[in-house]
Amino acid sequence: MARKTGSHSEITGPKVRAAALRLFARHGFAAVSMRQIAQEVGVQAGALYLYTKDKQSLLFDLMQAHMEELLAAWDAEPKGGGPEGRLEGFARFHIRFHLERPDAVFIAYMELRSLEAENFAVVEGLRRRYEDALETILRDGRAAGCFHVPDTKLAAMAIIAMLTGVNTWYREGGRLSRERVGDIYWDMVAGSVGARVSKTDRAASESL
Amino acid sequence: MARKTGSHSEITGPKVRAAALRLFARHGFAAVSMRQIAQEVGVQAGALYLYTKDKQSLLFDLMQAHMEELLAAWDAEPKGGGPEGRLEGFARFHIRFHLERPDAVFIAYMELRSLEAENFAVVEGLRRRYEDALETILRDGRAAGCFHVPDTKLAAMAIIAMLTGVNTWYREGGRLSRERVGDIYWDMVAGSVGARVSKTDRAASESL
DNA sequence: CCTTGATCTGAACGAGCGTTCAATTCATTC
DNA sequence: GAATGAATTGAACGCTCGTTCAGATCAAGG
Repeated sequence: MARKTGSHSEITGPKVRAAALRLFARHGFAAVSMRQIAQEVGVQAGALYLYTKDKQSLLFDLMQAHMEELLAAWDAEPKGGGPEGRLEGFARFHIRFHLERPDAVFIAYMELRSLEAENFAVVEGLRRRYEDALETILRDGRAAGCFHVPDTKLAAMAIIAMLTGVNTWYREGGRLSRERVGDIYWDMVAGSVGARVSKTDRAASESL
Repeated sequence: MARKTGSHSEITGPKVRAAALRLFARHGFAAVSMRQIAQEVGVQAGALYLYTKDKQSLLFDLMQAHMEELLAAWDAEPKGGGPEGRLEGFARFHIRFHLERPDAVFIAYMELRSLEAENFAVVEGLRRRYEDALETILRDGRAAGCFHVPDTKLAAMAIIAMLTGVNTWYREGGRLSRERVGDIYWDMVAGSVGARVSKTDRAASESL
């Protein structure tokens, strides 16, 4: 039912990936055994090696794929408007994208230390590219006089941390819709870079 | 050289704690063996059980102690001023406290899933108390008209995530001093809750 | 110097780990 | 239905894991 030819991990069977993603996110890479993954897939441990070279590759493939999807999705995002619109787009995109794949996000943030050196460098590079995308928006906005931030690198890190934090508390079907969460966080992000909408707008957004 | 009497983990030998802290932070709880910890201490694995009941207790003790230190330190912090001053105090305190113990912070955030149910509940309760401390400031400030946030719980989570994010990039002896980082982050926090200082002050802080 | 009690070693326990591979099953094609 | 080649099993490999414990070592007091 699987690989047609050649090297492993070309696609790494979707069922195997899904099981590994779930388990790694739930218990951590080091705490999950190949036998647990195999059981989740409904197969014996040895069969996993038809789909992946080894356990490390399984983790790396998941993380790399996640980061590349993230960058591709951001590139595909419509980008009209001035710096303020671009920043709003980034904030809403980040929350939407990350809330849609909590397991992958969790792994991408927590299991960096489980990667071997070369794999780490690759994932780190991808992450950097994403951070740079935000920093570029901030730099442009500052140059245009829209934003007031003393250090764009710091501001980018702060904003990403704040936005990613949504994943730690958001629960499907909870008190707030994703849309509403996006509204509130965009308001906070705007304020943090000194681009907050006028005071009357602010009052209006509060009564939403 | 160790325990005088009675149950384990009364103090859990400081050397053992220090070694476990370092290793858990570096490689993760599940990836560190008791033998590694023992080697770091300069002792055989069996000797660790004079100081701790088992590996799980070692982790729990570290996390509980960290959270209780955090709460105690915050309680001991001077609290004068209005809501704005209280929020500034919180932001600066959070960054200062967390930058002083990066390993403990890392563990407290990453190893929650390695805790058994009861231990998890305890640590989670302590964390909640800390979040509530911030939320109270925000609620008071909103009631006083200083802050403009639609949801104080969300704002508290967002601010904590943003501030804790400093630990992911700050390096001793880097480009910015802790003081300066505190300044910049406080400015962003203030802005995010609509309490940013006046535009002229902002411009001034930018040129620092 | 001998006792005492804390401290630590070193070996052992059963269990589980990641990974390999000969042998088997299974689905297709002739 | 025989032949083929991919998919999977199940046992085994050497190793490490957390934990226990009888015995060695050590420091201090009588």
